[in-house]
Amino acid sequence: MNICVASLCKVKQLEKAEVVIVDGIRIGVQPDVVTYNTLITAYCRFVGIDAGYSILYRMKEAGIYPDTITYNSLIAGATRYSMLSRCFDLFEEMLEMSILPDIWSYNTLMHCFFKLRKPDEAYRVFQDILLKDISVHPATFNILINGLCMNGYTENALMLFRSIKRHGFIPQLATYNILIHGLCKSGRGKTAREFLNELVESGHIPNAITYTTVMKCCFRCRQFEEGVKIFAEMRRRGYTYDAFAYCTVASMLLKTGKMNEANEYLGYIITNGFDLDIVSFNTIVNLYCKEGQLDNAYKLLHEAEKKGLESDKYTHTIFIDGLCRTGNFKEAQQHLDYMSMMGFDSNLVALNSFINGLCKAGHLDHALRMFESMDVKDSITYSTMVHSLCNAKRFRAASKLLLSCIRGGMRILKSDKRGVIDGLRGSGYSQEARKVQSKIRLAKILHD
DNA sequence: AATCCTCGAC
Repeated sequence: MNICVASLCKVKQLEKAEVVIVDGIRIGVQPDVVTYNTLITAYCRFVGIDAGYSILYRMKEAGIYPDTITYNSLIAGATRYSMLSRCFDLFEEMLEMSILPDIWSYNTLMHCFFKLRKPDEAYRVFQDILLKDISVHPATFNILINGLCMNGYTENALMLFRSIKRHGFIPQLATYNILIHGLCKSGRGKTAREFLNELVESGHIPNAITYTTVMKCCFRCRQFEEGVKIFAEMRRRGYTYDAFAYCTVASMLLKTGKMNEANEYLGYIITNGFDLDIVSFNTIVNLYCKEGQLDNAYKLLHEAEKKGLESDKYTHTIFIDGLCRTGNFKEAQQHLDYMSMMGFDSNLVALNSFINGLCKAGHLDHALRMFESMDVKDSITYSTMVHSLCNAKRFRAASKLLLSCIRGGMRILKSDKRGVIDGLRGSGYSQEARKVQSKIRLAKILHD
């Protein structure tokens, strides 16, 4: 029965799994702790954390005691939905019931901290693991390296990798993939390549994830031919069994304005009959939005929703960008409101898109109001605003923003700096131009 | 446990 339930749960057939359990009970086979643990994992994953809890009550009612794996499944569920306090509660509950947390309980908790951008706390969990003398699993290092990279501590991740290797740890393929991904993301393509060589030299065979990661790295560094070559090799080796690699190529084509080619790749995705996830849908929706076909974009969104997929912050950002490009600010605002209501972790990119759309349509003051209301801004926010103000010959306002951008330690394009200085000088504010220039120099010295 | 998706300008 357990094997049957497990395989049904794996493919999301929860109702059928329940039928199997009922049938089992009818012929006298009672579900045990393994059955319930399998169910909890699946319900947390496919339905929600509360559905997982309700299975916990069901098992308690049936007189089955939860074990470490029961709690690990629930902790993993809480991590999936970024519910840190739930993770803690479950940990406490475990200890109260004298169920000992194992390395996986700690791994998951660490993962949760990293996910919520609390690397210090995550590292404390790791130290706790060492202190408690629990034997470490290779996944512990993978989670650590990944978490450090994703939180901007690539250098520390590298040091950790080297140090554990010196201590005899043999990196897995996944460890290399994680490190290569982190290095690419922080713009260190060269070091990433060195690790790709090391991966092969140490006897690992690169998998689809390695290829996709390296391909994206090529695109990032504008080595388009090299990237497309990797894609061709993936096809040759049969590594294009899902839509992931196609999405990487299609997005690059979209970003570089090659609409027809992007269309071609997305056509493959559709005709190949891949089981599309929300990311693939977002990629296609983005193409429609960029082409101004908002109707088709919405049609696709509904299709995704019919499949039970939930739109994420990327989906709404793509729509906001597309709507602003067609001048439909009202509907774009509705998406923005929805994003805040849903409490997505950040809508910075969406706001940048909105501001850009307003500027392009000539609504500079509306854009400025939105700019002022933002509590988090990045270099793109400043770039967009400074550039647009210069275009409108509002150089003094542009210089004010440029200075606060520099004060915030953010980089801005050389051409934008030039635009402000030349503009100020050309409209008779040479003293202010000099002031801006010296501030830029000062910032450069401080930065280096 | 890890890969795929969003914004400015050049």
